[in-house]
Amino acid sequence: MSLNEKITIADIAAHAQVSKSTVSRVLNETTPVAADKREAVLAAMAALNYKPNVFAQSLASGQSLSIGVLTQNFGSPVYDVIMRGVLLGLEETPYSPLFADGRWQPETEQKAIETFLDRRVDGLILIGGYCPEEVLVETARRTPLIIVGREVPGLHNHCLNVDNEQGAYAITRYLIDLGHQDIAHITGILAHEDAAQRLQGYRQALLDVGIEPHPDLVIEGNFRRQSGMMATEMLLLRGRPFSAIFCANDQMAFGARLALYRRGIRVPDDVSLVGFDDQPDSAFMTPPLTTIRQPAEEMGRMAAMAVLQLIKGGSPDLPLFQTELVIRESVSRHH
Amino acid sequence: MSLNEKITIADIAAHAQVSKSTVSRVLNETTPVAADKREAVLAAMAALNYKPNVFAQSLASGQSLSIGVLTQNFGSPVYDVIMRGVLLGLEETPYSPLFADGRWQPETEQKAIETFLDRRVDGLILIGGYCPEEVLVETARRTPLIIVGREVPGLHNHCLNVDNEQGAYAITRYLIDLGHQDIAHITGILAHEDAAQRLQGYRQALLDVGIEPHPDLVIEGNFRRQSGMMATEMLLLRGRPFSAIFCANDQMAFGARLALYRRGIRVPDDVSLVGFDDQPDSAFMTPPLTTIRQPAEEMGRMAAMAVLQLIKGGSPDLPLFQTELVIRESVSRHH
DNA sequence: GCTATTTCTGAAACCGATTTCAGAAAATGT
DNA sequence: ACATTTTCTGAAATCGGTTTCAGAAATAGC
Repeated sequence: MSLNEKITIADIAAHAQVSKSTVSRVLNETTPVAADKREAVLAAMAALNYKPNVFAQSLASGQSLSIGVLTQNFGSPVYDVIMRGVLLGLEETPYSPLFADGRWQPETEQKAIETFLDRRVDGLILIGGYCPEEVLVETARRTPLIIVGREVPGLHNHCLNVDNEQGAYAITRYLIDLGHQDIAHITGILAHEDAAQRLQGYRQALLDVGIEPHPDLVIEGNFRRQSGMMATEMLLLRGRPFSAIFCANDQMAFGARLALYRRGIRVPDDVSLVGFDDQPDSAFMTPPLTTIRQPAEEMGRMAAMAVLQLIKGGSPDLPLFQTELVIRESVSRHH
Repeated sequence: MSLNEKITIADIAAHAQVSKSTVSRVLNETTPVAADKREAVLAAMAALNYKPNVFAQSLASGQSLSIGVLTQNFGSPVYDVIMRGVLLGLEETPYSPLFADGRWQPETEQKAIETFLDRRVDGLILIGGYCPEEVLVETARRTPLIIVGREVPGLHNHCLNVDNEQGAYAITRYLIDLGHQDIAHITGILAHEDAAQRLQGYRQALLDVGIEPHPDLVIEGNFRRQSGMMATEMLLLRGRPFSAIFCANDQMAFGARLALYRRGIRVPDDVSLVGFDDQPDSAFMTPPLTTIRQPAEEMGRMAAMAVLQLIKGGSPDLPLFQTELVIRESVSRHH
């Protein structure tokens, strides 16, 4: 567009016959400016194709107009959707997101947070993660902070969560209502609140109809496909019969699906299979996976709004998001 | 850590009994500094837990130490891996990536590029996209630019690609060698070079063994799961028999898989199915998908290195990346 | 031992904005 | 019509660094 990339506020001031201060004022609308000068400035900016230097702005104003967003894994189905939500939520605001990947390693996470702070982000959104709670509490003291998918004691009003227990309860109940009694559960990493809550929902659903959950039917996975596969094999090995498997996320359901396929066990004819998350490709499993949808994009959006509110000094209220049962074809009535 | 976040270079200077200039010099290693002063400065920085203000640095130096990375879709299996590669490639450098999502919309893309330029990124990595070629050429003139997954005329030495034709040729040939003669192909969006190249590889492989590609067996998809499903249904409707389907990417293969499942057509017993990309979940398709792997992470890494070289004034040479046939279980010998 | 280099160093200008402050101009009150 | 308030405006300081420039100190040359 222009070869000379060096148009500064001084050029505009000169061109419009006003002072730099005035230019700054029409730029930021901090103080009213007489209509004619205002027009002149606007015209000059348009004529010279002026773009303010973000660094000068940030240095002078102390604001960076950026929000740090820390995910745990680029390519994780659910987190990616949350990130997209954040992106969307920030779209019409002056703020831009800065993304980083914590790779589920506390050290990496903390380094990323430090980097964000060094870059003077105005706010921080953390999605999941293992970062120690003290660090989070400390960080929240220094910076507007929203945490998605974790529940940190003492930071309740900073945490945005989905009702995991309710979701797990609902899908377990759905299986029960279709006649299943022996329902296996492959959990996530139980150190994560969400995994623990899903396990709790599963147990409660069983208990509520008078079924005592059997320890042989519960096995801990790590949320990854591979672990779903191995857990299923382990389950089969243990020998305690079951007619359905509830995986704590869809990725593990994919793993379970493969293990069953390898053994020639049909889904849903021989074993019913359900997951949690409703990640984008779950509708394309063979058979399409019945699962629990979490409003991930909506949560990302909300996280963005919330962090902006925190920046403005408000204190957003963060609802517990509700899940939805998505019925597809991986479950059949128990016979 | 510290309540007083305002430690500046002046504080360090005072504490170490030197001038600001000297502090700056030990910080940037631009000019040698006497050992004793150097130590004093380092000690002061450590004692006061000094963090340079990135904005001041960028403003003064004219460098932002950031690289803009434009993907087309957070959550796209292949692009996400490329992004991770970029992240890794930048890891040990002073540069940080800024990510944006073009959503496959030229306007969004261009806006994102403008935003990057406003933020004075030192370099730009574009992954895929529809942005008009003139814009790209212009952008490359202004800023170090690397484009992954597109071949833009006039910007050959800025484009990082995989040998799509070779990959498509190899996997088609693999099918042929197993006795398949009637091989359907669901293409990507043919306006994309990569889709066109994959189609070309498919055709060439057939022609090389004396098979004339039949137009009824080629159908254009759009790289998405849904389109793989619809294309397969269309293929079935057309009535021309085939024993294998080659999808231009794995996502469409998932769609095709579902369409076949719905019709009760077995994979690979009745129809063999192959894809392209080897996205992370392809190993967990039922049956696991035979496909072509592209070294996506490696490409992201290389893109990062290359853009850094461009920034330094070098001109990196960008190899055409080679693909690899990944044999799994979705193909059987034709009988 | 004295000049010619080389190596370090600090003062001051600069990067491109924002913001304070005080004064000028305009609007208001009576 | 004159004092008082309210609105606008520009000069100058500031944000926190980097970089130029010229001089001081140290080293080398002969």
